[in-house]
Amino acid sequence: MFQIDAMSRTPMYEQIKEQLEKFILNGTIAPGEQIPSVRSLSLQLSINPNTILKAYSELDTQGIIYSVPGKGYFVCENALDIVSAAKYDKLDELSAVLADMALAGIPKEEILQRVNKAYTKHDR
Amino acid sequence: MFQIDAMSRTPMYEQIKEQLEKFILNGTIAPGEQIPSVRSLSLQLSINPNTILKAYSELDTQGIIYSVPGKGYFVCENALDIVSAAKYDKLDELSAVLADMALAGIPKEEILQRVNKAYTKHDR
Amino acid sequence: MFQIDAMSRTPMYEQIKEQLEKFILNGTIAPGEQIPSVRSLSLQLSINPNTILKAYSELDTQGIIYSVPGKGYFVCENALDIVSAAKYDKLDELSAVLADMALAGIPKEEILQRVNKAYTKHDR
Amino acid sequence: MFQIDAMSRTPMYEQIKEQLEKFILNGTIAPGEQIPSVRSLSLQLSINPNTILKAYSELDTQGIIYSVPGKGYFVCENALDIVSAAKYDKLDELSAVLADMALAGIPKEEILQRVNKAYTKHDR
DNA sequence: GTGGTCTAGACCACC
DNA sequence: GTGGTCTAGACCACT
Repeated sequence: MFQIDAMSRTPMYEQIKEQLEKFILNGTIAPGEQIPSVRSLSLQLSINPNTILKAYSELDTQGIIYSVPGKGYFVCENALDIVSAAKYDKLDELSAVLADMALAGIPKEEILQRVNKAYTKHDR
Repeated sequence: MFQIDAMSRTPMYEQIKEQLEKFILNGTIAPGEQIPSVRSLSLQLSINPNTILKAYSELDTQGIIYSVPGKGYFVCENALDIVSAAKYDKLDELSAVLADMALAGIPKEEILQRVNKAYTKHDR
Repeated sequence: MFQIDAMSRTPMYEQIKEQLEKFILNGTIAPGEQIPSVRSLSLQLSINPNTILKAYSELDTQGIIYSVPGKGYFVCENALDIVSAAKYDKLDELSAVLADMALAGIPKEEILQRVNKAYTKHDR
Repeated sequence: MFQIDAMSRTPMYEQIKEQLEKFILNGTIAPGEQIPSVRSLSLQLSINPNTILKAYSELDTQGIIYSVPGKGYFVCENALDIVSAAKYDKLDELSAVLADMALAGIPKEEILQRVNKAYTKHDR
Protein backbone atom coordinates (compact mmCIF):
# COMPACT_ATOMS: atom_id res chain seq x y z
CA MET A 1 0.00 0.00 0.00
CA PHE A 2 2.59 2.55 1.07
CA GLN A 3 5.67 3.00 -1.03
CA ILE A 4 8.71 5.00 0.02
CA ASP A 5 11.65 6.17 -2.04
CA ALA A 6 14.58 6.38 0.34
CA MET A 7 16.73 8.09 -2.28
CA SER A 8 14.33 10.97 -2.84
CA ARG A 9 15.32 14.34 -1.44
CA THR A 10 11.86 14.79 0.03
CA PRO A 11 12.07 13.29 3.52
CA MET A 12 10.51 9.89 4.09
CA TYR A 13 8.15 11.25 6.71
CA GLU A 14 6.86 13.77 4.16
CA GLN A 15 6.31 11.00 1.63
CA ILE A 16 4.29 9.10 4.20
CA LYS A 17 2.20 12.16 4.96
CA GLU A 18 1.52 12.80 1.28
CA GLN A 19 0.55 9.22 0.60
CA LEU A 20 -1.77 9.02 3.55
CA GLU A 21 -3.44 12.27 2.48
CA LYS A 22 -3.84 10.78 -0.98
CA PHE A 23 -5.42 7.63 0.44
CA ILE A 24 -7.85 9.76 2.38
CA LEU A 25 -8.74 11.84 -0.66
CA ASN A 26 -9.34 8.89 -2.97
CA GLY A 27 -11.27 6.97 -0.32
CA THR A 28 -8.82 4.13 0.17
CA ILE A 29 -8.97 4.99 3.86
CA ALA A 30 -12.28 6.26 5.20
CA PRO A 31 -12.81 8.70 8.09
CA GLY A 32 -13.01 6.91 11.43
CA GLU A 33 -10.98 4.03 10.09
CA GLN A 34 -7.78 2.84 11.75
CA ILE A 35 -4.52 3.30 9.88
CA PRO A 36 -1.49 0.98 10.04
CA SER A 37 0.20 1.02 13.42
CA VAL A 38 3.54 2.76 13.78
CA ARG A 39 5.32 -0.51 14.32
CA SER A 40 3.64 -2.49 11.56
CA LEU A 41 4.24 0.20 8.97
CA SER A 42 7.84 0.55 10.10
CA LEU A 43 8.34 -3.17 9.58
CA GLN A 44 6.56 -3.20 6.23
CA LEU A 45 8.65 -0.33 4.86
CA SER A 46 11.82 -1.34 6.77
CA ILE A 47 11.93 2.14 8.20
CA ASN A 48 12.61 3.27 11.74
CA PRO A 49 9.42 3.59 13.84
CA ASN A 50 10.40 7.14 14.82
CA THR A 51 10.16 8.20 11.19
CA ILE A 52 6.62 6.88 10.96
CA LEU A 53 5.79 8.47 14.29
CA LYS A 54 6.99 11.86 13.06
CA ALA A 55 4.72 11.66 10.01
CA TYR A 56 1.76 10.53 12.10
CA SER A 57 2.18 13.10 14.85
CA GLU A 58 2.37 15.92 12.32
CA LEU A 59 -0.84 14.70 10.72
CA ASP A 60 -2.23 14.56 14.25
CA THR A 61 -1.30 18.20 14.83
CA GLN A 62 -3.02 19.14 11.57
CA GLY A 63 -6.19 17.43 12.78
CA ILE A 64 -6.18 14.83 10.01
CA ILE A 65 -5.67 11.79 12.22
CA TYR A 66 -5.83 11.28 15.97
CA SER A 67 -4.16 8.85 18.32
CA VAL A 68 -5.71 6.68 20.97
CA PRO A 69 -2.75 5.58 23.07
CA GLY A 70 -2.68 1.84 23.36
CA LYS A 71 -5.07 1.37 20.45
CA GLY A 72 -3.67 3.12 17.41
CA TYR A 73 -4.17 6.00 15.00
CA PHE A 74 -7.51 6.77 13.39
CA VAL A 75 -8.65 9.10 10.61
CA CYS A 76 -10.60 12.14 11.85
CA GLU A 77 -14.17 12.54 10.66
CA ASN A 78 -13.45 15.88 9.01
CA ALA A 79 -10.13 14.73 7.57
CA LEU A 80 -11.35 15.10 4.00
CA ASP A 81 -12.23 18.76 4.50
CA ILE A 82 -8.89 19.56 6.11
CA VAL A 83 -6.85 17.85 3.43
CA SER A 84 -8.88 19.51 0.69
CA ALA A 85 -8.45 22.90 2.32
CA ALA A 86 -4.71 22.32 2.46
CA LYS A 87 -4.67 21.65 -1.26
CA TYR A 88 -6.59 24.87 -1.89
CA ASP A 89 -3.88 26.72 -0.03
CA LYS A 90 -1.41 25.52 -2.62
CA LEU A 91 -3.23 27.28 -5.46
CA ASP A 92 -1.13 30.43 -5.13
CA GLU A 93 1.99 28.34 -5.35
CA LEU A 94 0.57 26.83 -8.53
CA SER A 95 -0.01 30.28 -9.99
CA ALA A 96 3.64 31.15 -9.43
CA VAL A 97 4.77 27.97 -11.19
CA LEU A 98 2.43 28.66 -14.09
CA ALA A 99 3.76 32.19 -14.44
CA ASP A 100 7.29 30.79 -14.62
CA MET A 101 6.28 28.33 -17.30
CA ALA A 102 4.52 30.97 -19.33
CA LEU A 103 7.67 33.05 -19.14
CA ALA A 104 9.77 30.08 -20.22
CA GLY A 105 7.75 29.89 -23.42
CA ILE A 106 5.97 26.66 -22.64
CA PRO A 107 2.92 26.73 -24.91
CA LYS A 108 -0.43 27.17 -23.21
CA GLU A 109 -1.73 24.10 -25.03
CA GLU A 110 0.85 21.94 -23.30
CA ILE A 111 -0.46 23.10 -19.95
CA LEU A 112 -4.10 22.69 -20.86
CA GLN A 113 -3.42 19.17 -22.04
CA ARG A 114 -1.99 18.32 -18.62
CA VAL A 115 -4.96 19.89 -16.88
CA ASN A 116 -7.40 17.88 -18.97
CA LYS A 117 -5.51 14.68 -18.35
CA ALA A 118 -5.56 15.25 -14.59
CA TYR A 119 -9.29 15.93 -14.59
CA THR A 120 -10.39 13.14 -16.92
CA LYS A 121 -8.42 10.66 -14.86
CA HIS A 122 -10.45 11.83 -11.92
CA ASP A 123 -13.76 11.33 -13.71
CA ARG A 124 -13.31 7.60 -13.91
CA MET B 1 16.86 44.10 -8.07
CA PHE B 2 17.44 40.90 -6.12
CA GLN B 3 15.31 40.24 -3.09
CA ILE B 4 15.93 37.49 -0.56
CA ASP B 5 13.57 36.18 2.09
CA ALA B 6 15.70 34.89 4.94
CA MET B 7 12.66 33.42 6.69
CA SER B 8 11.76 31.20 3.76
CA ARG B 9 12.64 27.54 4.06
CA THR B 10 13.96 27.52 0.47
CA PRO B 11 17.71 28.11 0.75
CA MET B 12 18.98 31.58 -0.04
CA TYR B 13 21.25 30.31 -2.79
CA GLU B 14 18.23 28.69 -4.44
CA GLN B 15 16.33 31.94 -4.27
CA ILE B 16 19.22 33.70 -5.98
CA LYS B 17 19.35 31.07 -8.70
CA GLU B 18 15.60 31.30 -9.31
CA GLN B 19 15.65 35.05 -9.49
CA LEU B 20 18.55 35.17 -11.89
CA GLU B 21 16.85 32.60 -14.11
CA LYS B 22 13.74 34.74 -14.05
CA PHE B 23 15.72 37.83 -15.01
CA ILE B 24 17.19 35.92 -17.93
CA LEU B 25 13.77 34.66 -19.07
CA ASN B 26 12.07 38.05 -18.96
CA GLY B 27 15.03 39.80 -20.57
CA THR B 28 16.08 41.94 -17.61
CA ILE B 29 19.53 40.47 -18.12
CA ALA B 30 20.55 39.68 -21.69
CA PRO B 31 22.93 36.92 -22.86
CA GLY B 32 26.55 38.07 -22.82
CA GLU B 33 25.77 40.68 -20.19
CA GLN B 34 27.65 40.84 -16.89
CA ILE B 35 25.78 40.03 -13.69
CA PRO B 36 26.41 41.57 -10.24
CA SER B 37 29.73 40.54 -8.72
CA VAL B 38 29.74 38.14 -5.78
CA ARG B 39 31.03 40.87 -3.47
CA SER B 40 28.61 43.59 -4.53
CA LEU B 41 25.59 41.29 -4.34
CA SER B 42 26.69 39.97 -0.96
CA LEU B 43 26.90 43.54 0.34
CA GLN B 44 23.59 44.57 -1.21
CA LEU B 45 21.72 41.61 0.32
CA SER B 46 23.83 41.54 3.50
CA ILE B 47 24.49 37.88 2.88
CA ASN B 48 27.63 35.83 3.22
CA PRO B 49 29.66 35.89 -0.07
CA ASN B 50 29.92 32.10 0.05
CA THR B 51 26.16 31.89 -0.37
CA ILE B 52 26.27 33.98 -3.54
CA LEU B 53 29.24 32.01 -4.77
CA LYS B 54 27.37 28.74 -4.33
CA ALA B 55 24.46 30.01 -6.42
CA TYR B 56 26.75 31.32 -9.14
CA SER B 57 28.92 28.23 -9.37
CA GLU B 58 25.86 25.99 -9.69
CA LEU B 59 24.55 28.19 -12.49
CA ASP B 60 28.02 27.94 -13.99
CA THR B 61 27.89 24.14 -13.87
CA GLN B 62 24.49 24.23 -15.58
CA GLY B 63 26.00 26.31 -18.38
CA ILE B 64 23.77 29.30 -17.70
CA ILE B 65 26.54 31.70 -16.67
CA TYR B 66 30.33 31.56 -16.95
CA SER B 67 33.12 33.20 -14.99
CA VAL B 68 35.96 35.24 -16.34
CA PRO B 69 38.56 35.22 -13.59
CA GLY B 70 39.41 38.73 -12.55
CA LYS B 71 36.44 40.24 -14.40
CA GLY B 72 33.26 38.60 -13.13
CA TYR B 73 30.35 36.42 -14.17
CA PHE B 74 28.55 36.69 -17.51
CA VAL B 75 25.37 35.19 -18.98
CA CYS B 76 25.97 32.47 -21.56
CA GLU B 77 24.70 33.03 -25.10
CA ASN B 78 22.43 29.97 -24.96
CA ALA B 79 21.27 30.67 -21.39
CA LEU B 80 17.68 31.20 -22.47
CA ASP B 81 17.42 27.77 -24.05
CA ILE B 82 18.90 26.04 -21.06
CA VAL B 83 16.62 27.76 -18.57
CA SER B 84 13.56 27.08 -20.72
CA ALA B 85 14.51 23.43 -21.03
CA ALA B 86 14.79 23.21 -17.25
CA LYS B 87 11.26 24.52 -16.91
CA TYR B 88 10.02 21.88 -19.37
CA ASP B 89 11.46 19.24 -17.09
CA LYS B 90 9.13 20.42 -14.37
CA LEU B 91 6.03 19.61 -16.38
CA ASP B 92 5.72 16.11 -14.95
CA GLU B 93 5.89 17.56 -11.47
CA LEU B 94 3.10 19.90 -12.48
CA SER B 95 0.99 16.98 -13.67
CA ALA B 96 1.34 15.33 -10.27
CA VAL B 97 0.23 18.50 -8.50
CA LEU B 98 -2.74 18.85 -10.82
CA ALA B 99 -3.78 15.26 -10.19
CA ASP B 100 -3.70 15.95 -6.46
CA MET B 101 -5.84 19.02 -6.86
CA ALA B 102 -8.35 17.21 -9.04
CA LEU B 103 -8.60 14.55 -6.35
CA ALA B 104 -9.09 17.24 -3.70
CA GLY B 105 -12.18 18.42 -5.52
CA ILE B 106 -10.76 21.72 -6.68
CA PRO B 107 -12.96 22.70 -9.65
CA LYS B 108 -11.32 22.59 -13.07
CA GLU B 109 -12.51 26.13 -13.70
CA GLU B 110 -10.41 27.37 -10.80
CA ILE B 111 -7.32 25.85 -12.42
CA LEU B 112 -8.13 27.15 -15.88
CA GLN B 113 -8.62 30.62 -14.46
CA ARG B 114 -5.12 30.51 -13.01
CA VAL B 115 -3.69 29.24 -16.29
CA ASN B 116 -5.33 32.05 -18.23
CA LYS B 117 -4.13 34.63 -15.77
CA ALA B 118 -0.55 33.37 -16.04
CA TYR B 119 -0.64 33.43 -19.83
CA THR B 120 -2.36 36.78 -20.32
CA LYS B 121 0.13 38.38 -17.99
CA HIS B 122 2.78 36.99 -20.28
CA ASP B 123 1.22 38.49 -23.37
CA ARG B 124 2.01 41.96 -22.24
CA MET C 1 -24.19 7.47 34.01
CA PHE C 2 -20.52 7.13 33.10
CA GLN C 3 -19.36 8.63 29.84
CA ILE C 4 -15.95 8.01 28.30
CA ASP C 5 -14.31 9.92 25.50
CA ALA C 6 -11.98 7.51 23.72
CA MET C 7 -10.54 10.33 21.61
CA SER C 8 -9.36 12.27 24.63
CA ARG C 9 -5.66 12.14 25.42
CA THR C 10 -6.45 11.68 29.12
CA PRO C 11 -6.41 7.93 29.74
CA MET C 12 -9.75 6.20 30.03
CA TYR C 13 -9.00 4.89 33.50
CA GLU C 14 -8.31 8.48 34.61
CA GLN C 15 -11.64 9.57 33.17
CA ILE C 16 -13.39 6.85 35.13
CA LYS C 17 -11.61 7.85 38.32
CA GLU C 18 -12.49 11.51 37.84
CA GLN C 19 -16.11 10.77 37.13
CA LEU C 20 -16.49 8.51 40.13
CA GLU C 21 -14.89 11.14 42.35
CA LYS C 22 -17.32 13.66 40.94
CA PHE C 23 -20.27 11.38 41.67
CA ILE C 24 -19.05 11.03 45.22
CA LEU C 25 -18.63 14.78 45.65
CA ASN C 26 -22.06 15.70 44.29
CA GLY C 27 -23.78 12.89 46.21
CA THR C 28 -24.85 10.81 43.24
CA ILE C 29 -23.13 7.93 44.97
CA ALA C 30 -23.22 7.92 48.79
CA PRO C 31 -20.60 6.45 51.15
CA GLY C 32 -21.22 2.76 51.82
CA GLU C 33 -23.06 2.38 48.54
CA GLN C 34 -22.06 -0.17 45.93
CA ILE C 35 -20.65 1.04 42.63
CA PRO C 36 -21.09 -0.65 39.22
CA SER C 37 -19.24 -3.94 38.91
CA VAL C 38 -16.15 -4.13 36.75
CA ARG C 39 -17.91 -6.41 34.30
CA SER C 40 -21.13 -4.42 33.99
CA LEU C 41 -19.32 -1.12 33.54
CA SER C 42 -16.97 -2.64 30.99
CA LEU C 43 -19.98 -3.85 28.98
CA GLN C 44 -21.83 -0.58 29.32
CA LEU C 45 -18.86 1.47 28.07
CA SER C 46 -17.61 -1.24 25.67
CA ILE C 47 -14.22 -1.00 27.29
CA ASN C 48 -11.74 -3.65 28.31
CA PRO C 49 -12.45 -4.84 31.89
CA ASN C 50 -8.78 -4.37 32.76
CA THR C 51 -9.18 -0.65 32.20
CA ILE C 52 -12.03 -0.48 34.68
CA LEU C 53 -10.10 -2.63 37.11
CA LYS C 54 -7.11 -0.30 36.93
CA ALA C 55 -9.29 2.68 37.80
CA TYR C 56 -10.98 0.85 40.67
CA SER C 57 -7.79 -0.55 42.16
CA GLU C 58 -6.17 2.89 42.17
CA LEU C 59 -9.22 4.33 43.93
CA ASP C 60 -8.93 1.38 46.31
CA THR C 61 -5.29 2.25 47.05
CA GLN C 62 -6.30 5.85 47.73
CA GLY C 63 -8.86 4.65 50.26
CA ILE C 64 -11.82 5.99 48.33
CA ILE C 65 -13.45 2.65 47.57
CA TYR C 66 -12.89 -0.87 48.86
CA SER C 67 -13.53 -4.30 47.40
CA VAL C 68 -15.47 -7.12 48.97
CA PRO C 69 -14.37 -10.24 47.09
CA GLY C 70 -17.32 -11.95 45.51
CA LYS C 71 -19.65 -9.00 46.11
CA GLY C 72 -18.16 -5.92 44.44
CA TYR C 73 -16.74 -2.48 45.15
CA PHE C 74 -18.17 -0.07 47.73
CA VAL C 75 -17.57 3.59 48.56
CA CYS C 76 -15.60 4.13 51.79
CA GLU C 77 -17.28 6.04 54.61
CA ASN C 78 -14.65 8.79 54.58
CA ALA C 79 -14.47 8.95 50.78
CA LEU C 80 -15.76 12.51 50.69
CA ASP C 81 -12.96 13.79 52.90
CA ILE C 82 -10.27 12.05 50.91
CA VAL C 83 -11.53 13.32 47.58
CA SER C 84 -11.87 16.85 48.92
CA ALA C 85 -8.37 16.74 50.33
CA ALA C 86 -7.06 15.66 46.91
CA LYS C 87 -8.68 18.70 45.35
CA TYR C 88 -7.02 20.94 47.92
CA ASP C 89 -3.68 19.59 46.79
CA LYS C 90 -4.36 20.98 43.35
CA LEU C 91 -4.55 24.54 44.61
CA ASP C 92 -0.86 25.22 44.00
CA GLU C 93 -1.25 24.02 40.46
CA LEU C 94 -4.13 26.45 40.11
CA SER C 95 -1.96 29.30 41.34
CA ALA C 96 0.60 28.55 38.66
CA VAL C 97 -2.05 28.55 35.95
CA LEU C 98 -3.43 31.85 37.25
CA ALA C 99 0.03 33.43 37.22
CA ASP C 100 0.43 32.37 33.60
CA MET C 101 -2.89 33.88 32.66
CA ALA C 102 -2.12 37.13 34.46
CA LEU C 103 1.12 37.29 32.49
CA ALA C 104 -0.74 36.63 29.25
CA GLY C 105 -2.80 39.74 29.87
CA ILE C 106 -6.07 37.97 30.55
CA PRO C 107 -8.13 40.54 32.49
CA LYS C 108 -8.79 39.76 36.13
CA GLU C 109 -12.50 40.33 35.55
CA GLU C 110 -12.55 37.42 33.11
CA ILE C 111 -11.15 35.16 35.81
CA LEU C 112 -13.48 36.44 38.53
CA GLN C 113 -16.44 35.88 36.26
CA ARG C 114 -15.44 32.24 35.87
CA VAL C 115 -14.98 31.87 39.61
CA ASN C 116 -18.41 33.30 40.31
CA LYS C 117 -20.01 31.08 37.69
CA ALA C 118 -18.41 27.98 39.23
CA TYR C 119 -19.57 28.90 42.72
CA THR C 120 -23.11 29.97 41.89
CA LYS C 121 -23.62 26.77 39.97
CA HIS C 122 -22.62 24.98 43.14
CA ASP C 123 -25.20 26.84 45.21
CA ARG C 124 -28.04 25.22 43.38
CA MET D 1 17.96 30.58 32.27
CA PHE D 2 16.16 27.38 31.39
CA GLN D 3 15.55 24.82 34.10
CA ILE D 4 14.34 21.30 33.49
CA ASP D 5 13.04 18.74 35.95
CA ALA D 6 13.89 15.36 34.49
CA MET D 7 11.82 13.58 37.12
CA SER D 8 8.61 15.42 36.31
CA ARG D 9 5.91 13.49 34.51
CA THR D 10 5.42 16.36 32.09
CA PRO D 11 7.83 15.66 29.24
CA MET D 12 11.04 17.68 29.07
CA TYR D 13 10.16 19.07 25.66
CA GLU D 14 6.89 20.38 27.10
CA GLN D 15 8.76 22.04 29.94
CA ILE D 16 11.02 23.75 27.43
CA LYS D 17 8.03 24.94 25.43
CA GLU D 18 6.32 26.31 28.53
CA GLN D 19 9.41 28.10 29.75
CA LEU D 20 10.09 29.69 26.40
CA GLU D 21 6.49 30.87 26.18
CA LYS D 22 6.89 32.34 29.65
CA PHE D 23 10.08 34.14 28.63
CA ILE D 24 8.25 35.59 25.66
CA LEU D 25 5.30 36.70 27.76
CA ASN D 26 7.39 38.41 30.44
CA GLY D 27 9.68 40.02 27.89
CA THR D 28 12.87 38.14 28.77
CA ILE D 29 13.06 37.27 25.08
CA ALA D 30 11.78 39.86 22.64
CA PRO D 31 10.18 39.22 19.21
CA GLY D 32 12.79 39.00 16.47
CA GLU D 33 15.44 37.95 18.94
CA GLN D 34 17.45 34.76 18.53
CA ILE D 35 16.94 31.98 21.06
CA PRO D 36 19.59 29.51 22.27
CA SER D 37 20.71 27.11 19.55
CA VAL D 38 19.58 23.51 19.73
CA ARG D 39 23.08 22.33 20.46
CA SER D 40 24.00 24.95 23.05
CA LEU D 41 20.78 24.43 25.00
CA SER D 42 21.24 20.68 24.85
CA LEU D 43 24.70 21.07 26.34
CA GLN D 44 23.58 23.55 28.97
CA LEU D 45 20.75 21.30 30.16
CA SER D 46 22.64 18.04 29.49
CA ILE D 47 19.74 16.91 27.39
CA ASN D 48 19.73 15.23 24.01
CA PRO D 49 19.57 17.71 21.09
CA ASN D 50 16.58 15.87 19.63
CA THR D 51 14.56 16.71 22.70
CA ILE D 52 15.29 20.41 22.27
CA LEU D 53 14.57 20.12 18.57
CA LYS D 54 11.18 18.59 19.26
CA ALA D 55 10.24 21.49 21.51
CA TYR D 56 11.50 24.05 19.03
CA SER D 57 9.86 22.52 15.98
CA GLU D 58 6.49 22.36 17.74
CA LEU D 59 6.80 26.02 18.64
CA ASP D 60 7.72 26.56 14.99
CA THR D 61 4.53 24.82 13.86
CA GLN D 62 2.53 27.02 16.22
CA GLY D 63 4.07 30.11 14.62
CA ILE D 64 5.78 31.24 17.81
CA ILE D 65 9.35 30.86 16.60
CA TYR D 66 10.86 30.24 13.16
CA SER D 67 14.04 28.58 12.00
CA VAL D 68 16.63 29.91 9.61
CA PRO D 69 18.66 26.84 8.69
CA GLY D 70 22.32 27.46 9.31
CA LYS D 71 21.63 30.48 11.50
CA GLY D 72 19.31 29.47 14.31
CA TYR D 73 15.84 29.93 15.75
CA PHE D 74 14.20 33.33 16.17
CA VAL D 75 11.06 34.59 17.91
CA CYS D 76 8.25 35.56 15.51
CA GLU D 77 7.08 39.16 15.55
CA ASN D 78 3.53 38.19 16.52
CA ALA D 79 4.67 35.59 19.04
CA LEU D 80 3.16 37.47 21.95
CA ASP D 81 -0.30 37.47 20.40
CA ILE D 82 -0.18 33.77 19.61
CA VAL D 83 0.99 32.78 23.08
CA SER D 84 -1.63 34.99 24.70
CA ALA D 85 -4.35 33.55 22.49
CA ALA D 86 -3.25 30.05 23.51
CA LYS D 87 -3.66 30.99 27.16
CA TYR D 88 -7.15 32.31 26.46
CA ASP D 89 -8.03 28.93 25.01
CA LYS D 90 -7.28 27.39 28.37
CA LEU D 91 -9.99 29.40 30.11
CA ASP D 92 -12.61 26.71 29.60
CA GLU D 93 -10.28 24.20 31.17
CA LEU D 94 -9.93 26.57 34.11
CA SER D 95 -13.70 26.75 34.48
CA ALA D 96 -13.87 22.97 34.74
CA VAL D 97 -11.21 22.93 37.44
CA LEU D 98 -12.99 25.66 39.35
CA ALA D 99 -16.26 23.77 39.18
CA ASP D 100 -14.52 20.73 40.63
CA MET D 101 -13.07 22.78 43.45
CA ALA D 102 -16.38 24.38 44.23
CA LEU D 103 -17.90 20.91 44.42
CA ALA D 104 -15.10 19.76 46.70
CA GLY D 105 -16.08 22.41 49.18
CA ILE D 106 -13.02 24.59 48.76
CA PRO D 107 -14.15 28.00 50.03
CA LYS D 108 -14.52 30.71 47.44
CA GLU D 109 -12.30 32.97 49.52
CA GLU D 110 -9.42 30.55 49.12
CA ILE D 111 -9.75 30.82 45.33
CA LEU D 112 -10.11 34.61 45.33
CA GLN D 113 -6.99 34.91 47.44
CA ARG D 114 -5.03 32.97 44.84
CA VAL D 115 -6.44 35.10 42.06
CA ASN D 116 -5.45 38.30 43.83
CA LYS D 117 -1.98 36.98 44.51
CA ALA D 118 -1.46 36.11 40.86
CA TYR D 119 -2.64 39.51 39.69
CA THR D 120 -0.83 41.65 42.25
CA LYS D 121 2.41 39.86 41.42
CA HIS D 122 1.78 40.87 37.84
CA ASP D 123 1.26 44.53 38.73
CA ARG D 124 4.84 45.02 39.76
C1' DG E 1 -0.11 -5.26 21.41
C1' DT E 2 -0.45 0.14 21.02
C1' DG E 3 1.53 5.16 21.20
C1' DG E 4 5.04 8.37 23.40
C1' DT E 5 9.40 10.10 25.36
C1' DC E 6 14.22 10.13 25.42
C1' DT E 7 19.02 8.93 24.32
C1' DA E 8 23.19 8.43 21.43
C1' DG E 9 25.10 8.90 17.36
C1' DA E 10 25.46 9.44 12.24
C1' DC E 11 25.03 12.20 8.10
C1' DC E 12 23.43 15.98 5.24
C1' DA E 13 22.42 20.83 3.80
C1' DC E 14 23.00 25.59 4.71
C1' DC E 15 25.63 29.71 6.12
C1' DG F 1 28.81 26.83 13.44
C1' DT F 2 23.56 26.18 12.47
C1' DG F 3 19.09 23.25 11.71
C1' DG F 4 17.08 18.76 9.91
C1' DT F 5 16.54 13.80 8.84
C1' DC F 6 17.13 9.19 10.06
C1' DT F 7 18.63 5.07 12.74
C1' DA F 8 18.86 1.94 16.72
C1' DG F 9 17.48 0.93 20.88
C1' DA F 10 15.63 1.68 25.64
C1' DC F 11 11.83 2.45 28.75
C1' DC F 12 7.22 3.92 30.13
C1' DA F 13 2.09 4.26 30.03
C1' DC F 14 -2.21 2.64 28.21
C1' DT F 15 -5.54 -1.10 26.45
